[in-house]
Amino acid sequence: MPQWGVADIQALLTARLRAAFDTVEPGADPVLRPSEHADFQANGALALAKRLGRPPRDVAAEIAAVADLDAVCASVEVSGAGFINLVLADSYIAAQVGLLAADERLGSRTAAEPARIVVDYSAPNVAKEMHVGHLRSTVIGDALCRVLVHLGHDVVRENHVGDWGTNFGMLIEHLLDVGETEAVEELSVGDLDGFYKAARSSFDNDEGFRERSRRRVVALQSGDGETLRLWRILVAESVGYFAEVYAKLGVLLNGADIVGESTYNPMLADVVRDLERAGLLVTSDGARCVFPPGFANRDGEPLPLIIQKSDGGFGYATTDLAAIRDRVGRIGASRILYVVGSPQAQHLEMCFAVARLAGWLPESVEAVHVAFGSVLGTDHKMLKSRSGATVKLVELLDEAVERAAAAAGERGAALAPDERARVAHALGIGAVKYADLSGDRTRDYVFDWDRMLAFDGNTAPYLQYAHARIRSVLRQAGDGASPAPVAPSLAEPAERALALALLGFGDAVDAVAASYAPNRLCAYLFDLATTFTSFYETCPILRAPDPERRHSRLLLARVTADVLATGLDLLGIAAPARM
RNA sequence: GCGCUCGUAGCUCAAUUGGACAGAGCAUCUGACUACGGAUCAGAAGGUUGGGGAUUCGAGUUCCUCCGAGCGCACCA
Repeated sequence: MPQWGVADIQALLTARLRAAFDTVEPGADPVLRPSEHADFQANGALALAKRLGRPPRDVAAEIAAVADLDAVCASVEVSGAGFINLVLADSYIAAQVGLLAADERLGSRTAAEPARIVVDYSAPNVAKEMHVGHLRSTVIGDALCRVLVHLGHDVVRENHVGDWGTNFGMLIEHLLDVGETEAVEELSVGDLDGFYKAARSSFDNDEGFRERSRRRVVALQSGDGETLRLWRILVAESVGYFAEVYAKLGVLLNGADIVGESTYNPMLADVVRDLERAGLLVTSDGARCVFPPGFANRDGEPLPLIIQKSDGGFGYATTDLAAIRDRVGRIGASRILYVVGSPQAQHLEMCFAVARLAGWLPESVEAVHVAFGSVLGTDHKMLKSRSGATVKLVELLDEAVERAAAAAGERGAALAPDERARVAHALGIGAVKYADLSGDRTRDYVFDWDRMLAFDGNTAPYLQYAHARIRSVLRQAGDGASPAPVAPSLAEPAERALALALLGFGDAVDAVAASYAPNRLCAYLFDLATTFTSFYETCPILRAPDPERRHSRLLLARVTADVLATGLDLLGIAAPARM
């Protein structure tokens, strides 16, 4: 444990307690947890006592007596059934906060073993509107990328854009029918849905169109030059449109991250060939399939992953397998995250299973489905617009900004118009993102404008407001805006509570990375903000009783603002200094 | 039918992965204002964690079984 820098307090306490446990039974786990009854509690004595056939409180007392915690804890007591309650010494907390204040990382650690991690997220489709499903993938994936990068991992973002497949026959023919310039015009203003639906309609109602589309698919797949040129027009227009949405959303994704399905086209034949050689390929009803063990269809028969359709074409499973090979082989990923909706769970499991069978996904490489639930309307059904159509993502984002501007009302009247606009954008987009990130991602969540834009409760605007208010105090403090790091005074309970909360930032960031759960950071930030406002009510900062305390409280305020801003940034949410 | 996910306060969500009396926020009710930004704070009330059973010192969490919801189940991605 280095003497400089902020300590990993949980790790430190665990190590000290482990040594004490070893005197009773070597190898026993202290099971340290934050506690409502003290600062931390160790539950390990209960399990140990059970194993030893001794009274739990006796075992706990024996451990507490020998634990080397004098420098860190003010009290170590046995409580309840046999819990060991730890209360940190104020002097220790103060010293740690002093170190935290001087630490650029605010106490967040770097990963012990940095890894190359591919994160597959967003994945919109060419010539198709982005909707709320893409919102979730984009927002969650982006937050995870930011956190993993912060922890020192080598993150490779990949946007698996749907830019290939049988649909493109129909889309290209529709492009020709409309006329190139007219089509570009339509797509460049973002009317992807109108374009797609018109193509679909022709396909469904016009036999001649249908036949042209089929021939066009063949031409596309065989690399016909003119067809490819037309295809590129569709891709370019759509990608330009995606970039606008990403800019509006404020995510890291850019053109360099786009690795569309078409990228893997040249690799598909190899996938078939190598599966064939490995003896995994079976022909069933004319289609070439792999039957990974453990999957059954509705009749209880083995469920195939279709590698090559009976018409010779490839489906998305083949592309996904090629992508796995590419990510492991060329990129050298040791972990691949798929930020994809829960309904795809079985498909991804099957792809992973086949890739393992084929040896393309070695045991050393982890493939994780970072699944998420659906976005529901207040009626608890899949979110739809008034007309019953899917909600366009851009319209949703624009509405968020408009509503935020309306909610801000006259409060931002002192700000210049362009700054007001930036604040409304930060509030609106932040609210949408935070609503998406603050719950358990695996569950469906209800999309409710009033709730997410409220300045009360666990929302982005509440956190952004708390941050802006602190910055305001710091500005008024003049040169106290960046107080020199010292060990703060913790005489008031609210000061101590705030200091302790600040020391939890590193754990919160680690928790996000450990289970790909951004809501853990949201919960931490909300708790920090409420702890701060309690402090703010009871402890005057600018009018503190003496200069030392004024300095100390300014420091606590400054560090709180920094943690809030850094935490929100890791979630991809802006924290304006004034609003 | 099989599989996956889920069911927590009136509403929206937590619960550090098996730990103490299940926590917040809305909404409701009580208090506190010339306020370092009230876009606030303090407090009250609100629960048989869908029902039942099992495992153990200890279960919202694990297992079984019902009830209910959503999604998936071979040539769309």
